[in-house]
Amino acid sequence: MNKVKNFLQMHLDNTDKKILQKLQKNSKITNKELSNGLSLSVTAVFERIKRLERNGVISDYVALVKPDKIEKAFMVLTQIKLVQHTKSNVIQFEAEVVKLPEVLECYHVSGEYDYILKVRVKDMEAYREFMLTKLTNLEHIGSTQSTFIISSVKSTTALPL
Amino acid sequence: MNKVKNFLQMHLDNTDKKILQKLQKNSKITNKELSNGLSLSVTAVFERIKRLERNGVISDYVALVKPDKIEKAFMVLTQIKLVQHTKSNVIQFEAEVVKLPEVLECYHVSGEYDYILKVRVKDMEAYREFMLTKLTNLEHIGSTQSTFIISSVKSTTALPL
DNA sequence: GCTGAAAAGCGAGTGGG
DNA sequence: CCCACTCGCTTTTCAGC
Repeated sequence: MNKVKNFLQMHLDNTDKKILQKLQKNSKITNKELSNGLSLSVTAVFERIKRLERNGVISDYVALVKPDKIEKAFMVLTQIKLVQHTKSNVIQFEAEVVKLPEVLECYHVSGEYDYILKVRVKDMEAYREFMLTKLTNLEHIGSTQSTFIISSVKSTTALPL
Repeated sequence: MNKVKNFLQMHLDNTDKKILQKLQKNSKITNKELSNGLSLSVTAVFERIKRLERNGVISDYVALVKPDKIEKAFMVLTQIKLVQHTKSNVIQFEAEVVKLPEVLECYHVSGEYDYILKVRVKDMEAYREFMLTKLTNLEHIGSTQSTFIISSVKSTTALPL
């Protein structure tokens, strides 16, 4: 699963792209089902998928969990400014934010703020708790600004091909 | 895969949570592997997973693709303001933005702007093209503001349990 | 890189404790 | 809730083109 080669790029033909499109939507599809509709043998599909895994194009197979079913319906985008942008500050901040399970994504960004975090918790009260006990306890944090998600219009893990 | 019941909530015990944690990281794990370390039988694990699927806790099984391997390394968060917030405008905008494959996520948010989009394309030139030919062609769009991702510090689909 | 067929492993159902 | 035993299908391997 984790044998990721770092070829900068591997060639993807149309068949590879079709396979990836399908697997990004449903990884439980069988090689047989894939082979139909591609007019290809099961073995050929199998070998292509293995090659995509070896080359790190496919990085993981995961189950997606519905946030509202496990009391993680409340989502916030939290923007963060560091007090100082020394290399050690940046490294330390990033190392600590990675450890927070409520933080699903963290990006170093352009613009007024330095980082944007995608945070998932149960509700506003839990977010308040997260802010007070975890986020603002991180070193080097200057100011923060929270943008609350009113509704999710679209959310997919499938990249366009 | 899509038989999603809408129980508002189902009870998850610690065993369910451990199963979900594992499956969120690696859905190719076998029921046997899961049963080890949980001191549970394969059948019990199997039945719990099926129940989680039936109740919509697990919504999908997908393959994750590395963006840089397929020339989608460039990521932008695009904030959008609508000119007018009538219901029909909102509905039309949302229906159209959902169709854009470059838009992986779209959220209706609090704050100065109305929407935040997570957009993935090849590079800055492709983003410019996306803006000019697709985004600004959408109806009812007022102003936009782009925040560019300098680096991804963390990115996971696994919700905390 | 593809095919078809054979082998190995897993999912899924059954009967029973 | 668990175990043991099936069957059928899928994955994986292999020889050959």
